Amino acid sequence: MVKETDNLRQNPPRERPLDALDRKILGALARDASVSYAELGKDVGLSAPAVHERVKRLRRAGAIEKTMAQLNGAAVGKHFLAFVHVESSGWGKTKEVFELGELPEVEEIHSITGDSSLILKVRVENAQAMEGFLWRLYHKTGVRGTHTYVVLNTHMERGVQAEITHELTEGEHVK
Amino acid sequence: MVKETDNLRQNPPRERPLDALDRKILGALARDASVSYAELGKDVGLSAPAVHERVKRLRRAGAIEKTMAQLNGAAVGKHFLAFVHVESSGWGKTKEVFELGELPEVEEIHSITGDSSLILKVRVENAQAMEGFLWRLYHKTGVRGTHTYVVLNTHMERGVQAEITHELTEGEHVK
DNA sequence: TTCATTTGCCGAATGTTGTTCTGCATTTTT
DNA sequence: AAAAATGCAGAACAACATTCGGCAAATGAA
Repeated sequence: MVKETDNLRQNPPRERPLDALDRKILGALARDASVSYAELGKDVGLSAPAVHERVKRLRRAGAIEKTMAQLNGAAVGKHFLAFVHVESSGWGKTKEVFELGELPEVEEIHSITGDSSLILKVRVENAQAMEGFLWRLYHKTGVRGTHTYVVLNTHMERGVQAEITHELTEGEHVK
Repeated sequence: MVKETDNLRQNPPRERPLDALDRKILGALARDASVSYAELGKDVGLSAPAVHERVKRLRRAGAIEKTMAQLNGAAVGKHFLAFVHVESSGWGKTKEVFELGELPEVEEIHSITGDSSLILKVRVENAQAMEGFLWRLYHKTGVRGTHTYVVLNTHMERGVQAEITHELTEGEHVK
């Protein structure tokens, strides 16, 4: 008789450390996720189903978070980009600032040097909208001060790349 | 007889200012580009071919730059994120810094407040790799100084959103 | 070592989806 | 008012994703 557990794994699948093929696939998909599995397979030297299975695994493992359309800020009417450094007082007070993350204008929120300092990436229509945003920001409790760096020109903007420059960790620069 | 110009437009297609349906489509694709045109059509109230045509137009217009896979930094071995402010001297000297954009660790390069100050978004394996990167950066001519903000925790990170908060420009905060 | 299990892959078959085409109604232009 | 262009829906087609079965290599246990 067939036991109910026959189809279950004894051990959870151990995470594999991303071989060269995985990285090639990730790199290609990070550049353009609209390629077919057949084309992708020819690039890395695999069949379409094989690539498909690897992509599914990379998805499950979280290496691929999602596939999204990259929009042009100006084309959607957002001509004003800035990085806002926020200096907040006390712990746990930054939670209020996080509420601003509900605004579609806020694209990134990072904690830096402790829990009381933040970097925000904000893209708005124009300078007036930026002022409106900063007004909202100032009125959050715990915000002691901000510093806004207005972007005049974006020379490059892309997502996480799969490739790694190993020379950076080789430390050949140490005398 | 059919003239050769019969299939050519007299006037180039005038750019349309993104109606509500376009913005809905862009918003959906920015969140998840793997939806089918049929589903997308049900959301916005159009047929699949109609949505397809709009997406093609949005692509041609540049509103959709590309569709890409969003990778997880830690999953690809990059556990260290930082924003590097670069103070460079003179004009045109920043061109050397742009060469660092060839490194897959550099994700963004923005000019701020003039041509002599930059913000870099850099994601590397670890602190040692960060040191290696900064070493390279320092040896570019024109780099007078840098300030690195190490990210301890990323609370949000997403691409350009299609939605716009019109309250920000209404100026109701002006007394 | 030897056997059993798992893993990763391929080729073929299937189903879903993207894409094109035709026609129609509406809008815009001349 | 006539003519051209636009945007959309339904149907037909082509391409692709996805599943399946089988095989060989790698892995783990005895």
